[in-house]
Amino acid sequence: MTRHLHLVPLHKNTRFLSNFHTNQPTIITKASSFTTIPWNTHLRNLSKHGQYYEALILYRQMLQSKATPNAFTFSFALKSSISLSLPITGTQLHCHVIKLGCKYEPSVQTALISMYCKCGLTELARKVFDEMPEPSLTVCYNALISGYVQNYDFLNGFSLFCEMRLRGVEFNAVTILGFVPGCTVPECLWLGMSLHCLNVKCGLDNDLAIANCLLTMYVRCGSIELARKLFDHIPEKGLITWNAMISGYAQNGLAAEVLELYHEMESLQVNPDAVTFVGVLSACANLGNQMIGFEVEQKIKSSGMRCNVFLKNALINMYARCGNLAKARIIFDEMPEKNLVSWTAIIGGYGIHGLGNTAVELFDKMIETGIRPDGTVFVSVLSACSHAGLTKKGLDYLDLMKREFRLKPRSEHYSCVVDLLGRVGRLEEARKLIELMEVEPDGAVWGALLGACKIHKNVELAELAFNKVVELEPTNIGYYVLLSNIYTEANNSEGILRVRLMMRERKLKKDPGYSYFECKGKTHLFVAGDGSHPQTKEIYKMLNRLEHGGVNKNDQNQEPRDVMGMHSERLAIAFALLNTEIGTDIIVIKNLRICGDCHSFVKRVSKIVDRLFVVRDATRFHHFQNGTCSCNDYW
DNA sequence: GTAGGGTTAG
Repeated sequence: MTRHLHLVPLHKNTRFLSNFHTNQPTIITKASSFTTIPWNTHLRNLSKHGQYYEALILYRQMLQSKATPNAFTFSFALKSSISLSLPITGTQLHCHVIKLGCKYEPSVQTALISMYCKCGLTELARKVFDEMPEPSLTVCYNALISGYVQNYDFLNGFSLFCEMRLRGVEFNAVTILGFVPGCTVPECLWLGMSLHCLNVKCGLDNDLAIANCLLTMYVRCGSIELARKLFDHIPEKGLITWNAMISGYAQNGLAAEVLELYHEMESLQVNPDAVTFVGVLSACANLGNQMIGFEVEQKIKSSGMRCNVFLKNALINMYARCGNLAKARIIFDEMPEKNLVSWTAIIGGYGIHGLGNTAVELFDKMIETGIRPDGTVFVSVLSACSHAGLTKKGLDYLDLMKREFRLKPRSEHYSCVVDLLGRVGRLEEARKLIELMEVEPDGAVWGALLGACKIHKNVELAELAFNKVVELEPTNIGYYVLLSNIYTEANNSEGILRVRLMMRERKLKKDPGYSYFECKGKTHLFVAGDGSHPQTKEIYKMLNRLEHGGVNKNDQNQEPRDVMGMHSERLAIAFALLNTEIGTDIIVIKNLRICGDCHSFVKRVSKIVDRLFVVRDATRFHHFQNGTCSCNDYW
């Protein structure tokens, strides 16, 4: 793309003509070419209709004629250079402004401030602002405040806002809109909340744009309840309001809430757009709800909506996470233009299914295609390596990431590598790697080491990892359970007691592990020992039959046993067997890690009934078929 | 006939 457009310098009108080649729109008649107004009118029309490039060409033509640009001309021309992000053109325009004596025109100054801010040159913007004889106009403050905020200079934005208030300059809705997006880190939320109050006090709370903006602020700060409270108080919600809330829920992992809101939106006949669907698909991916995901895909197709790259990526992610890798791959292959996110989604998809080799191949292909990887795609490929046991490859990638792409590995990358080393028993190396990390290890890093200690039964190192991990994540029950299981295997009853005591002291209760299975568009949820499902009796009978060796064994009348202690994944599996046709795959989702006992159980069942079972747990997919599991290095 | 603003993917 052209980064700038040479404008004709005022002193030498012909110099740049030769190196500029575009079809020039010539609508200007000779009679009008000497006066400014017709040029300005045309310029305004072009700029209004988004024909920015054409507007700048027209401006250049204007300079070649004898018409003199004025403040209006510059306002339009600057707007075009802002929209096209052409800093050099903007700077040239600034020179023209000075030469033609328009530099004290407020509209021109405001446009200049905005232009410099859009190009990331806030210091130059500030200079224009300071040169103003009396910078008391609200619009100028607005332009510079939003400019600072957009350039992540929150402090200067804040102090300018204070200055504005101190000087008694009136602020308006646009001021708030420009400033609020700066309050998107939890530390600044208090300021955002006071803006919210100020907003209400000044009667600006009917402005939907501000409400949307505040809503996004709460979402980004992780205050999802406050966001919802605000959402419920907005009397006339716009599509953007719905989208902001839906993607807010999606980003915070609240998938059930996303679907609920989406259905509410449908019932109110609010027409969703691509942004809505991206949020909904992300929720389907999190829930493993392929049915709704498929419905959304059909809806997109039937609505004639242009399926943009964001939507395609969301579809790939949804199908991959729901276990339908073939469908995800078809969408990926059919995409004419794949971006980094598309590659990340498909690589991650293969990774979580244990197909590390394919993931690695795709990653290499991506690099060949010339797409520069970022930290996130490295997380996908490193985790694929660890799930597939590609230890050397994974270590090579960590190196590649640092040396070739100059990317600083984050804690997430190290947790993959610790997992990678830990799984193959290189525990000592994993521990040393943690010590040498350039960033502070987080809970996931120590957690990965703890998990590896479980596989390789290293109690001593497990205790070290556990002490670190509970310091960082004292309420994550999973780690207590993991250590307790390690002690169980080591017959260390004293250790088990210690863990239990610790949990009691900290008032931690074991999170009920639940599993669910999607059947005929309905999701059936099971909690361990749950007896509330309408088919409970049949489920337990089925489990009894499976436990006793054969699905064909005719022991229908036997009463269910051990009802209370039944694991949720077993209940879901039995339910699935009762309610699906022979030959279909069974995909069950478990919120925590599948337990070792159930792992062996599903293996056995897969042999008995000759079906493919896919159990997705918190960390990976486990494919069970004919008595074996393709992710069986855990147990 | 002028200037300033908000929502989307892993």
